[in-house]
Amino acid sequence: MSEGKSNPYNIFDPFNDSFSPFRTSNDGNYPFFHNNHPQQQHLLEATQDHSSAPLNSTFRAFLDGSMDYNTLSRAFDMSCCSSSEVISTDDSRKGASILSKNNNQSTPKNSSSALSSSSEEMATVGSEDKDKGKIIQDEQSTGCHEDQGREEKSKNGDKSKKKEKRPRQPRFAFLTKSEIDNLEDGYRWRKYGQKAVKNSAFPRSYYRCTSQGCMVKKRVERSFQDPSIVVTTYEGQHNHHSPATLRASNFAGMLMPPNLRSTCLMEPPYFQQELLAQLLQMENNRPDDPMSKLYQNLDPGLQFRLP
DNA sequence: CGTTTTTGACCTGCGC
DNA sequence: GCGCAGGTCAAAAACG
Repeated sequence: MSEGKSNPYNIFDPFNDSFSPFRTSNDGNYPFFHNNHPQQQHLLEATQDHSSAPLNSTFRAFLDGSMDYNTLSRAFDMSCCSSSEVISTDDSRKGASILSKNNNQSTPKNSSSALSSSSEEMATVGSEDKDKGKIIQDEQSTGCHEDQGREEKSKNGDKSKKKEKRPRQPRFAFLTKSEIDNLEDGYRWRKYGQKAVKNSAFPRSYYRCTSQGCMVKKRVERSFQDPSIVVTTYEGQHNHHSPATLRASNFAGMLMPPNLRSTCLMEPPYFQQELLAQLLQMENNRPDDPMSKLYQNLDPGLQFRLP
């Protein structure tokens, strides 16, 4: 997200039953928190030249198990164009929001993405208050190369060496209401950089997965507009299991409502499935009064309050 | 002592 | 071409 760059997403306004474009920027101005008014948290949906139907069917396939996680990722890339964004609330369990970026490109890719939000993260995030997390599948990823390594890079020498232009991996961003910046997601990360973000009082931190050969990166920043919101952007796909899967599952299992515990005992992607399932349910319920349904469905037991 | 974080410098892409 | 901003590197410091 570079400043001034237009990110012509479409968001669905349940009140007007229409889509409208909006922009996101690194100032943390995300539409769903627009004006900080719950009634103005727009329900985001797959839109534009792609109706929501194909995407939803993709979701369904994913949810009923006939499609695996990576396939889903690819499906997103292709069905939502090369620059798609999927946002779901962590209310996600309740409030569905999917949005896709307007983009003319529709280059098929073999890329996949990492939804590395674990149940542990969900639980941690909710430690303060009812958390609000969102997932954004991001980026104008035009392809996927495993060649993400920059080993060839040398600071001073080899400037003549022309570097292969590396297409960016698809990204997923989680927006989470938390006072903790670096949310536990079950994977181990090494911080490799921090930068001040223009128009934001909060720096952006860059992390890389410490697992050997795993090129997944994540960025963590705080929304300037709503400092209580942490934006965690994942890029790439883990080529290994979460080292903390068991720990995370156990932890989440203690906090999760019974109806979700079984889900939490699964690998994070499957937990994600459960979230998506509820997300999808919400989407199906939308017709009459989407927002009322959205909030009605907010089961207090799903808010991961800590004692 | 190995690992992680900090931080200034460097690289790269993009808009003007 | 220049300047700006995002992203990354890597040495030093901090940490466990």
